[in-house]
Order: sequence, then structure tokens, then C-alpha cells
Amino acid sequence: MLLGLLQVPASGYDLKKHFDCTVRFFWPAELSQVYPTLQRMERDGLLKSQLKSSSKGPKRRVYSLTKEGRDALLAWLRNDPALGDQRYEFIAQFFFMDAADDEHVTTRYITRLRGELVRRLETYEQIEREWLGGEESYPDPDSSRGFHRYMALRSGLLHMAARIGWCNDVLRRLARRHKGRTRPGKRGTQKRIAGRRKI
Amino acid sequence: MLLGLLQVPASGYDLKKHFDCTVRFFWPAELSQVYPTLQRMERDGLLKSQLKSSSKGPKRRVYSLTKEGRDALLAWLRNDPALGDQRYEFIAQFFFMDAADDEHVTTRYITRLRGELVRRLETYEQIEREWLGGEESYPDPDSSRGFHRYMALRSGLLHMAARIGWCNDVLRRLARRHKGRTRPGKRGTQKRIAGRRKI
DNA sequence: CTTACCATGTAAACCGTTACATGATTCT
DNA sequence: AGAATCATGTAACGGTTTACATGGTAAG
Repeated sequence: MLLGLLQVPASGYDLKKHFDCTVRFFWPAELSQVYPTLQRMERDGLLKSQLKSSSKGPKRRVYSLTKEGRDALLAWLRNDPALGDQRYEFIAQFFFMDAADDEHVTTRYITRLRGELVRRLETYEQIEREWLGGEESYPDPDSSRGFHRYMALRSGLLHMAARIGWCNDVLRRLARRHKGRTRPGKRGTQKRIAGRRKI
Repeated sequence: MLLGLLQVPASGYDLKKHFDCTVRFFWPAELSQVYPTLQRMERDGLLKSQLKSSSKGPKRRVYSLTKEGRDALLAWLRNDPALGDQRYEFIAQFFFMDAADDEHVTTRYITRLRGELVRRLETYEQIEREWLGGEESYPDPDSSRGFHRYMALRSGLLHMAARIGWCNDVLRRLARRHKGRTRPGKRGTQKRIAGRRKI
């Protein structure tokens, strides 16, 4: 991430700010990780730094890419997509939730989850509105840079929308299950074949 | 994860196998992590263990939940959904890909990404077919246990479908951009207002 | 006899978080 | 005078991966 952001020279502090308005949506990082990583990358020859006195506050150590750093970035970009091993704790909680033995726990869980996902979706939609509204500070979606960044935003939007759709599906099925048990109609009295009902 | 799986007593080796056919889709783990974690949890009073000689191979250390372990599991399930800080390296690669300055890199990247996502989607669809086909070894989706597990699978399915949809959108837009540049028609000659085109 | 599977671990390295530490400048 | 922001870091802890280490049993 740092190599990617350092196409313009910047200090650790700068980089953290850039992180927080762009990259953090798919890769958060703390200052306490940024500084040592910059030091290590300089040691490894991917970066070089210069001390510059700033207009306000103490001196800034401004990093920029070396040839090796730029090569490392390009190599990473040409790698296979790094899908890796994602960990979704919220799915795990849901997966084991039958142990709580209470449908209300599940309903409350999914409702809260959906609330948080909707909040995130709205954040993304707000950014998209500003972007397409032509705000300065966002790169033109017609440029190569703007296209890649804008589509990254779109990926977040579609991801949230899909997760919210799943929440709605879960809630729908929970309601149907509930109805089936409390007011048994045709559905509730269906025969099961070998203890298992086909959907 | 281990607490969730240990609703039935099991050894580390067993747990790893259960991981690999269920939990790993949203939380992978290695044996070298399972064993020390079980030891730590026993030290912390969440688990108790018994040495049992097995029919084949060496003795097995079989773990089961203590009261505290079960309470810890239930507390986790009643927590807020743990959305946490996801890291999506493949989005990061895409985000910075303008640095490669070559649209073919992007096209190839998204094509490969979509291939891998489709492979995963097909895995999930295969599992769903077996499940709904009434295979033994899958819990009844009408039971509480089966419902939670089946919907966890559905979340993976919808997730993959959404990601694939995004890939298709990216490819569509790349093709349109390409056409706009190589055979400029009405689209390609559109005037830009202040260097920025509204979509 | 060799391969695969059963079964349990340890060690080293890296990644990431939280908390701690320091000190200057600018704004209210 | 106090709060926010600029600016740079260290330390301790826990999670995760890769590689290493060991040895028994069963099937081809």
C-alpha cells in the first residue's frame, strides 16, 4: 500500500492521512505500523528519504520510491489477484448461532448487522455522489487513475449491497419459519420424507 | 471457532478436519495453530481434555467444553456482529493498477480474478446441490442448526456472485473505453467540461 | 516397502493492534 | 490556558504462517 501511495513523495504522517481517506476502506493501517514499515523498506532499498523542515511543527522525513521500489510495486500489480484467505468473523458467529438456541438472537444479530452494512453503503454512496458530481480532489473517472479508483469504490458498493441482500433473505426466511411454527397451515403440516424436507 | 466446533468433543486433529470441510471457507486455520490454541484454552479453563487411546495410531487428546467455555461461546454469539477491519489485497492491487500504465494488465487481471471467483462460486453451488439434494452428512436446512449453516453457505454464494458481477462491469467499461479511443464516434468526441466528463 | 493417513506438537518470523512516549505549533 | 493538529517513533502482546520434528498403523 505504501509503495502505491508513494508515487508522490510523502512523510509517514502524510501517508497515514492518505490511507484514511482512500485505502483504509480495503486496507486500514495505523501510524505505529506505517513508521517501522517505511524504515524497513528504506533499509531494503525500496525507498529513500530526506529530512525536510516543514512550515509547521518538527522536521518531516519525506520518503520517495527508488527504482527497486517502483519495480516491486509493478511486480505486485502484475501478480495474480491476491484473493488470499479472508476471515469473516461475522459469518462465523452466524454459523454457530444455533448454539444460542434462540431465534430472537439471530433476528437481532442480522438486524444489527444490516444496520451497520447500510451505514457503510451510505458512506460509499455519499462518496460516489461527490465524485460523480465533479468535486475537486477526486480524479476524473475517465482517466486511468480515476477509473481504477472509482471502480474500487464500486466494488465496495456492490459488496455492501450483496451483504444487505443476504441479510434481507435471512430475515425473510426467519419470518417464514416463525409463521410456519406459530400458525401451522399447509406449510407447517407438510410431510417430511426421511426426516428431511426438500426446498 | 474451536469453541463452536467443540459442541461435540474432539481432538485437535478432528477439529482440523471439521475446519477444512466447513469453517475454512470463512476462517481457515492450520494444525500448528489449533494445537497451541487448545492448550491455551485448557489453561484458561475454557476446555478440559482426556487422553484416549484410539483404534489406529497414537493416543488422542480429546477436548470438550467446560461451563466457562460454553459461556464464552454464548457471549461471543451475543456480541455485536464482528465486521472488523477486512483487508482486500486484490482490491488494493486494482486500486493502484493505473501505475502499470497498461489497460491490458487490468483486463488480464480482472479476467483472472473472475476465473478464480467463478471457481469458488461453483464449489459453493456444488455444495448447495448436494445439501438440497438431501445428502446425508448435511444438517436439515429446516433445523436451527441446518438453517444457520445453510445460510452461511448462501452468504458465500451471494458474495461470489456480487464480485463476479463487479468484474463483468469492469470489463464492460474497459471495452467501452477502448472503443471510445480506437474508433471515436459520438462518445469519443464528446466535449469535456472543465477536463471532466460526467457519467 | 513405500505411501498415505493418524496424531501431536515446537520454533522462527512476520503482521497488526494497543498503549505509551515525546515535543512543537496553531487555533480558540 | 487548553485543545487540536503536526510529527515521529517504541514496546508488549497476540495472531498466523511456514518449516521442522516425531512416530505409529494400514493398504497397495
